[in-house]
Amino acid sequence: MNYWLMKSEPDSFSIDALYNRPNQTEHWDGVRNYQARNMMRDEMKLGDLIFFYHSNCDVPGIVGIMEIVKESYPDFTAFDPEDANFDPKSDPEDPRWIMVDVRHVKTLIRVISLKELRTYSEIEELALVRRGNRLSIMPVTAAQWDFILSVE
DNA sequence: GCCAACGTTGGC
DNA sequence: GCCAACGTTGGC
Repeated sequence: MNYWLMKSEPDSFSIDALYNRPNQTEHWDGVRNYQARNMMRDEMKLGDLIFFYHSNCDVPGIVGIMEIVKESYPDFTAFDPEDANFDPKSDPEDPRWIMVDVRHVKTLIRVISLKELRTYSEIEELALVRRGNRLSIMPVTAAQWDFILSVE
């Protein structure tokens, strides 16, 4: 099983919004970065666990856990001219972008902020805390996963 | 609101 | 294939 971290701006989609969806499940649309797409498409498997990270907000940080409940399939929002993430170059016959479905597993009892995460040498290799990193989806090792949960 | 870092685009 | 220009991300 693999572990991941995925970012979302809470103003557009938050951990609470996920919790309130039917079956606490939602498709993770709008990924428009090839590196992130490739990880989602090639490596994310049913049952993988993911940290939900709130970005671009008052207290950026890890706020919860979710799991993959459906593997890679076409991101239909790319075909919709009305959608903010519309991509005219994504052909429905040969979709450029894909998504997965995630289900809420847990909301952490507190936010583990980016500021706090930066203080732990145990996770200094985590892409999130590395300089200039902007990837919206990144792998987390089992050791990093366990450590982060141990400080909740 | 600023701006550093980074990814993408497109001319050549 | 190079790289300057541009757009986006996201912390602060």
